[in-house]
Amino acid sequence: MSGSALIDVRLPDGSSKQITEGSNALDVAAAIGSRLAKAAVAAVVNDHEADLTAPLANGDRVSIITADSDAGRHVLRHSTAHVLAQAVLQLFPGAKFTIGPAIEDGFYYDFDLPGGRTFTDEDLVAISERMKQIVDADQPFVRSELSPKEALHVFADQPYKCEIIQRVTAGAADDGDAGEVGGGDSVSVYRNSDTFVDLCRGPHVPSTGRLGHFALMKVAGAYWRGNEKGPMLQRIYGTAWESKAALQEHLVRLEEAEKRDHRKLATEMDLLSFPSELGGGLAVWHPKGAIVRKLMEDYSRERHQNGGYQFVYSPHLANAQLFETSGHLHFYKDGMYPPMEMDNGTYYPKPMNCPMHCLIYRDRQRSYRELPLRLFELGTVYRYERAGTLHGLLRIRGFTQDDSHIFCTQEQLAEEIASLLDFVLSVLRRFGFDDFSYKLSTRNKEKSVGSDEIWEKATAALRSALERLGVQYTIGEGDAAFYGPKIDVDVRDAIGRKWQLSTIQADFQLPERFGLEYVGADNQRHRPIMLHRALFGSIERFFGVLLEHYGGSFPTWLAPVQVRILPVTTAHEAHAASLVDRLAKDCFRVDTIAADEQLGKRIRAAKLERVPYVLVVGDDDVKAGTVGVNPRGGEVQRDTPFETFVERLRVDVLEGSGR
RNA sequence: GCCGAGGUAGCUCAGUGGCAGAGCAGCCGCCUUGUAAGCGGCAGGUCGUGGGUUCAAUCCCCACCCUCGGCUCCA
Repeated sequence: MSGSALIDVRLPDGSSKQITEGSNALDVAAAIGSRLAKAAVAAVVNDHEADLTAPLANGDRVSIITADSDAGRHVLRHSTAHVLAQAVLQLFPGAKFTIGPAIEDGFYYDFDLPGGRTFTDEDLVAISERMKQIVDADQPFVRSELSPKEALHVFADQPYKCEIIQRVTAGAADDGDAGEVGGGDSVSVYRNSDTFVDLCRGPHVPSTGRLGHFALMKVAGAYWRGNEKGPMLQRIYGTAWESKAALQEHLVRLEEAEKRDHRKLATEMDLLSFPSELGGGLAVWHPKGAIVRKLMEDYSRERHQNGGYQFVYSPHLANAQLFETSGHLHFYKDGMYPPMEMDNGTYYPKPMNCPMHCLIYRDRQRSYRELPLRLFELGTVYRYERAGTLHGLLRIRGFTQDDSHIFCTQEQLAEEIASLLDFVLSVLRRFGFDDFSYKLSTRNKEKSVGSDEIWEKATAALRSALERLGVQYTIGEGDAAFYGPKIDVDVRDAIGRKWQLSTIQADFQLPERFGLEYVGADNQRHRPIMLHRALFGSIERFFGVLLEHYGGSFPTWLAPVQVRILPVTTAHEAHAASLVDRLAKDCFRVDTIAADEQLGKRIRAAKLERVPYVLVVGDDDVKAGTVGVNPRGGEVQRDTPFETFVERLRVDVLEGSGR
């Protein structure tokens, strides 16, 4: 019998394992250990992910994917998405299902419900219950390969599935489709009961009993194939984990993130607001928010001054002609505020500062000796973001860019980009970010202008700057702006979330459009290259990111109130006031609260406001010239000499701001 | 812009086709306080805006504005 023949498979540690022919990866896992078999969700066979139940061949290289790895969770989530679809199809007769991939931290599945019905929160509860039943039934996931014809028959009443099958077999599949079915001449499907079958490339867990630590999170609309002219589907988002504890931790992380929500903190801390009378996406800054913003801006100005930038200002409005020249009206008219008709022409609020900076450059003849010429402006721009996209400070209609435009020669380009990157990272580090990632965005043929040669040159310059820095980067194929390629810098915040902040963009177009020139050493006229560079990006957005990063606890150099002095009783108020004066003279931000309430209550209020230092002064302190120091996140120290505290404060502020 | 959920006091949130509710914050007293909520009182609302249905609308219907979760978009 061939079944009793032995074959060898190779394991990741280089060793071999002898198994009987016809065995699968699950058997291998079991032979290694029962714990591994229990944690296994799929396998990698000869560098390809495969089901645990797929038979192995002699000489196969096998490694086991366990549920607690990224790849394993991906499988769990994808399998859970299938169970979600199964439950929905059972509970909503006539529902059409579309695609349901695993995503970061979870999965989703998109449905088209009969009669335009939508899911309610109660539906989610019922669906979740049904999913648990499917998990309890421990249904096996059984893979099979079908010919396109067979597949079309199986999914005859599922038009979206048929569309996917047809696209895949016509070779027109995009990545999403291939993820569903694999691709090639046959399509793969997984059946996990008599009544439920779905297109899928796999792999899947061996049976639904391996799932169960999931939660359905929310329901949302989503366009079929992401096309806003296509049908609007109903999407259910869920999350799934390898254990109850891991699921719980994830939910706690979400709560943590919610506590840090900048909109919530901005209200609680009285930093800024979005009065509805102002209109959507427009903010007003309250004193406590404004002081932090001012400190950020002051710091930015100081760094730019030292970094060889020249400061400029430009108006908020410009004649339409300017944006015709720059190309903004052609490429971004829909994203601009509507025009104002005035007696001598049409005016638009500016969506960017670069056209103005080009005018400054062009105002007189420039010499190569002036280059690189670095212009810098905190320039407020207005963009007509669509109503549904507004999001606190992170997506806003009026905002201020820390915008700089650098004009340089082609020879200077690579060097300038490299030093720009250094500059950007050095400033970001000062705000507590030290985990960066980089993306190089390349040309989108349909949405761009300029010759291939110029694009290639600019892209190469950006790439060489990244390589000089010696960092990893990803490529954003077709993500560039219309005028040139760019490098985006993402940061990871204190709780591991990624934010896109800085951008460096090469631009050969605007110099062309504005006819910018310089006179070279050869006494000939040449065209400069322009670099766009936003560091914070938008001050508003950066402020929002910082607020979430610090969870509202700004470092002392940025804190709206750095020191609060609390007299124990009314008898100590005058003393407290004298300490306030003393610190205010040294430009520290300090206040005091009279002893109308009990000390504990006033301390609590200061803590909720996240004041870095609370000083308590009572009889002992008045006599001895000391203070009780209650630092944010630290231990109380009674009887600290006041001057000792001042020195500590000074060091804290200076170190924070790097001055 | 599209799908869904919302908008009640400064904040967080109850509530009802028939005089609008709480806690915190605020103000006024009392307490004189040593490291995260002392006690009492007062005040505070065109129930997002505008229409409609009704004897009566904060509640039901319509439109608009704004917010939230997504989708799409993001120079």
